[in-house]
Amino acid sequence: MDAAAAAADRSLPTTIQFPLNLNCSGDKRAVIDEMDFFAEKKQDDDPVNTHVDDMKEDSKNLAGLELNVNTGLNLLTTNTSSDQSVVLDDGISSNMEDKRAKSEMAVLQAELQRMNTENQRLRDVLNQVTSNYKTLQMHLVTIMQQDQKPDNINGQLKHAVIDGKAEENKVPRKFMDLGLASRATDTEEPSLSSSSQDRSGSSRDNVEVASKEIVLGKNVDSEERRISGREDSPDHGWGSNKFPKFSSSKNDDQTEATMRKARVSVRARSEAPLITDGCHWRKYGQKMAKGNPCPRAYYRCTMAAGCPVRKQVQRCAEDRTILITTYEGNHNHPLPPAAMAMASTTTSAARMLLSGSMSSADGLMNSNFLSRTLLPCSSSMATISASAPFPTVTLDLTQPPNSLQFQKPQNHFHLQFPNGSPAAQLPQIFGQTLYNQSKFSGLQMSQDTEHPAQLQAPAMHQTTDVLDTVSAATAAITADPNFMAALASAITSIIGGAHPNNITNNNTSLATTTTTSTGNITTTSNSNNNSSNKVGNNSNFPGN
DNA sequence: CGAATTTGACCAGCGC
DNA sequence: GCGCTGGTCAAATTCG
Ligand SMILES: [Zn+2]
Repeated sequence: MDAAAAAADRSLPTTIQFPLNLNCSGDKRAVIDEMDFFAEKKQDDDPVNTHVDDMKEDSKNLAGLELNVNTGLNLLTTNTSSDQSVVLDDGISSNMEDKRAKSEMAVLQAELQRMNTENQRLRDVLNQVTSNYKTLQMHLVTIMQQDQKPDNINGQLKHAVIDGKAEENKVPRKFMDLGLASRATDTEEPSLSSSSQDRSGSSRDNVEVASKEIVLGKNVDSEERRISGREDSPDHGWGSNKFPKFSSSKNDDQTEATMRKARVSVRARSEAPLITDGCHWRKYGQKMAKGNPCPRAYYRCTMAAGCPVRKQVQRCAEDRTILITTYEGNHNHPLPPAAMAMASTTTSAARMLLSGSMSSADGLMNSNFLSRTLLPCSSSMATISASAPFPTVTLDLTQPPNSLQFQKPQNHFHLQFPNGSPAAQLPQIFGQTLYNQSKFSGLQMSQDTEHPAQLQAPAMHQTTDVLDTVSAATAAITADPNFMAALASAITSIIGGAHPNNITNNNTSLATTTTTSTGNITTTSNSNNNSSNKVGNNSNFPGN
């Protein structure tokens, strides 16, 4: 299966699969299978332009939609009238009927024209709004650049891509923070890592694959080790970003608490028991979860001494090929590029949750905003649930085997990512589609776990961060077969980006991310609270 | 021998 | 208050 899957991945854009080895035989527990999301990455083209185009296209689509609606009404009217006329036809002069029909026709036509005019007008308005938005966005970017990192802001770092290696060396790891300012950085990360990864290790990926690992970040291991060595000394630069909470009081605490509850789960189809996301994890527990035959494993980040980040790994009860990884918290230490994608994803998701789960009106606004924003797309890849215990964002990277095509329908959008390395094919597709919402098919927000409302969120209307994120995601996806992590991050970033205000730089926020290999993003409430105190399985891996 | 994993015990939150 | 469940701790065990 592995070989076949891998082959399929490379050649067919339809399905995304991770190169995995199903054979775990002979391995002792020491060997952990991992999924590599970022084995290889490439850079893509200018996200800005793409974005603009998308926006335009979007507006067009919207206009078209409205037009269609109106047309439908007209037609309906017409049909009705015609039917009547037909009925009346019997025994009455045809002339009168003709006249009447003509008059009706004229009326209808006039109506239609009026509708068209209206549509045109609406379109214009939309265009105007769009342009305004763009302007504001640019403005924001400019401001951000000035304020913080003059070097690279838009998240469209072509240069960075070009000399990804050098960049990496210069800025090997960045500190994760939720702040707006950092967002640009976050976005960049994926692309950087991807680029660097390309050069250093396509071949290596294969090796890893052979070794049954799925890795989110390619050179993760080596880098991690290096980093961990350094990180042990907390005195690094990240101190400044760190723990803003100390300075303040209630608000921060609340935020922190909220963030802690927030989880980001990533569902990925994978035989591998683990997803390598660039971080070092130590297993500290395993339990049987109620309602799921597969044990749940608990890991904590060991890249830095006091890193609060935890993750749970569990296989889906229904489909054991789906690996659900749930992340909580933010890293309080610098991360290697390889780890940035996932980290940013979870962080963004946490942010999103935070903003969305706010009990206040703010939360509602956010929800509405998101729903409105995401409108164009309708599928349910991203689900947000702010339900009670833990607001959770689920990124469902699992996709139904069939539906891996891009459907651009206005109402439904299923986005599937080619799993292989069809980077060549992707550029165009993603370049445009991505921005068009097609990428982030749907965002579901709900306060109820069971009945999540479905919202669609177009990435475009958010803010700069969104754009950056999207561009980064585009780049990563376009370039890489392992774009999932990037995708997830992008999505979450977008979602989370909606309400930067709520986000603090606290490291403490928790995000749960589940990644599936397929490519859908789903946010679900934490409904799976099943567990038994005793570990039921002998198996080392939580899903087996 | 150090590090990582295993796994039973322990604790906290929640519903009844 | 009690039991259930999720989550964490930490001693024991295993691995390299
Ligand atoms: Zn960490």
